[in-house]
Amino acid sequence: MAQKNVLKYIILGMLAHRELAGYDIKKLFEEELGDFWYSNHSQIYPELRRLEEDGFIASHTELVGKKLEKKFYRITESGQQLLSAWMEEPLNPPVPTRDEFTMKLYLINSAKDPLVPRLFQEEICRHEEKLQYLQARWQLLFADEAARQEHYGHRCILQQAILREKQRLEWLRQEYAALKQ
Amino acid sequence: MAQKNVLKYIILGMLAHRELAGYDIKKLFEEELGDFWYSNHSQIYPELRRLEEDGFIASHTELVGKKLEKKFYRITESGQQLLSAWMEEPLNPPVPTRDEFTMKLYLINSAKDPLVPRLFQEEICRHEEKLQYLQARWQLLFADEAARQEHYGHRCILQQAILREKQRLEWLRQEYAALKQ
DNA sequence: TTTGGCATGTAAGCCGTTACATGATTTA
DNA sequence: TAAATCATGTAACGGCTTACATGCCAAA
Repeated sequence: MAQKNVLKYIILGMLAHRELAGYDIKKLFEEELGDFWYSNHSQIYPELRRLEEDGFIASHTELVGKKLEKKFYRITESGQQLLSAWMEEPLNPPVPTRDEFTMKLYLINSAKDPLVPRLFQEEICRHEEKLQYLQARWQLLFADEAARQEHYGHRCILQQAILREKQRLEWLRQEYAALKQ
Repeated sequence: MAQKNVLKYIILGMLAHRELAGYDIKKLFEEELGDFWYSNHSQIYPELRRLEEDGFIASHTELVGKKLEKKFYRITESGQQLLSAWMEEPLNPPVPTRDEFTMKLYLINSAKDPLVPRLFQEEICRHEEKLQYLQARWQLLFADEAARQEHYGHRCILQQAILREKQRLEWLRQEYAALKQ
């Protein structure tokens, strides 16, 4: 297996927190999880169907407006058990980052290669944007004290992502500056 | 496409530096690139065959011992052009890290969940091991001044990996310590 | 002489992306 | 009323992993 169907457990974990429709799950990936995990709706909907067939989740439909149906899923008892079992399993070995910037850099043998400054500029730019987005999310979600208590895991990984981006930007800028000497 | 066949260009980039057999490429992934990119030999050998069919690389066989044949590949002129074109292309959007630790953490809503300390311990342990390995590699490869001039990209990404591990360990230990209050 | 590493290949199957497909609702 | 978003599905395909398969070489 390419990665042991982690998506299945992520969906279960999301539904353990609250009822969600497929579209909501997709939005969670886009808005607050994209750095770490992402799935297209074409992967989410079939997975939801399988989970329901296997009895790990259950659904009911609600009307949005007059005709549009939205299918909400909740986790069942057996789904909860499956999720717990996975949460308690030891972590699988980490997967490679498959980061294109790093790979291109690796293939350059000299600091004088004219590709280097462009590569760094591009990467710096991308990480500046990402850092800004993450910091805006932090302001939005965890600015006030109360919110910091709830959603422990979400707060944790957002903070970690911000630190990671800052450290990476620092290193990138340092290395970029060193090119000119 | 899942990721636009980056492997193809990584192989070309490796061969642009020096002649290599499939087995050598596999070893490079295992020994000095595993954090960032990895491919099994079952993916490498067919890719080499395709690249040769398309004229981007050429091969010759050498004998190891008396019977065992080793097939060395070098990059051709047209392969060099293909590689250069890819190196100059803008970077593709970053792919999610798909890190299991982060996902499990995200799904935990309270710092008091008994899973949290175990999860952190496990992750700390893994990153300690990785940091040690990376630092040993640095000593081995770039300890003396001369080596630091060559293989610019390789030195860069190894340094970055070490910094990344240090930062992550620092954050993990901090968060782990905060659990006890 | 046996074990582990060197060396190369193929096949099956899952994960994830892109594209195809449809229609309702909200907002500018 | 047009465009963007909401909402749900299926199909085709490529990348990657796991397993199958074979045989040679060096070192303990």
